[in-house]
Amino acid sequence: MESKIFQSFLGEKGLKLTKERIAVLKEVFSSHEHFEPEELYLRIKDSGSKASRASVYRTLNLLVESGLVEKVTRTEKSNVYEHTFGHSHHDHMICNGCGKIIEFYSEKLEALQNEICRGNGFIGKTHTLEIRGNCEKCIKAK
Amino acid sequence: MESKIFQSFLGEKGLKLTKERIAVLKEVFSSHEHFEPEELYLRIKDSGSKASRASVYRTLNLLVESGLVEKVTRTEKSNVYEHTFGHSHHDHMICNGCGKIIEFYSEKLEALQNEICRGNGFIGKTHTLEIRGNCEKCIKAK
DNA sequence: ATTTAATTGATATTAAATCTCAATTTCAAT
DNA sequence: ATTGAAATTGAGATTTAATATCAATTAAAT
Ligand SMILES: [Zn+2]
Ligand SMILES: [Zn+2]
Ligand SMILES: [Zn+2]
Ligand SMILES: [Zn+2]
Repeated sequence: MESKIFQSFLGEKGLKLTKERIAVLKEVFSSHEHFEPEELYLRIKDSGSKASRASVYRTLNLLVESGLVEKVTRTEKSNVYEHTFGHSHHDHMICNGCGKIIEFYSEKLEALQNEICRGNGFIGKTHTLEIRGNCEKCIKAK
Repeated sequence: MESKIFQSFLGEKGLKLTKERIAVLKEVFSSHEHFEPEELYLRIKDSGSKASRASVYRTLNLLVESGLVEKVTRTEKSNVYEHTFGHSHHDHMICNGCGKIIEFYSEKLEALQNEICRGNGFIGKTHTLEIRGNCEKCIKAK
């Protein structure tokens, strides 16, 4: 099923479904755990298939683009910091169009998160919530 | 004020308040924007103070440890992925003690996030919520 | 002032991710 | 089945963020 979706995603972009891409896709869907690229590369090797590191990285990017896979950690090129002393806790909305960052805070949201943590026997100390989408200006521009 | 806090944080750990650390702290609190380490290093140089890249990185780690600064992006050594096709959207709690990952989903939480987005004229497409803290097992172990 | 331990910075190192490019493979058209 | 254009591959080079090394320097307590 996921291979059909990947195939049509590739087709629409004029890209080809190769052995290597199939090997990566298979391995990605062979487990439901989180994984890192290097680890995936080794698993593919172990499983008897073959795909170079370069192909693993390239295919992962395609899989994310296709929507079949997501990054659990959203990384920029480097770490981003902010001083927090003197600022109350807040979360972020980031516009995919213009990069605008909206900082927001919701008492209700924080309370609900705590409630959900309690329901899982978990004590939350910190959190990061990042919402990606489009800001007012970019929506109107379309 | 933040320098008093940093000073006592350093004191408790038997560390020293040096010119370089003061320069980094000053620059970090000279603006309320998000920043990257390299950028901060250049700003310090421009401002007439001096601190090597090494010291900037080292001091940033201390500032995070002290609670005065936070990472906006939580990075591991490498990117982490998961396949999402065949799985419904979920968010993550991660235990600081044992690394256990709890996946959870709350209709109510998702709805509230959407409501907050609307209130900001923002249309959210995707989001990541990561809650760090301690799981049941690790709480009991103490 | 002396002593001791921490700190600095230039440089080396590590490691993730991307780039390069000649050789290979795919696939649609003959 | 052959051909040819275009995409893909993989080994290795490159880039770049971040950390580690270590001799020289500095902080701060006595
Ligand atoms: Zn929050
Ligand atoms: Zn912020
Ligand atoms: Zn969610
Ligand atoms: Zn997950």
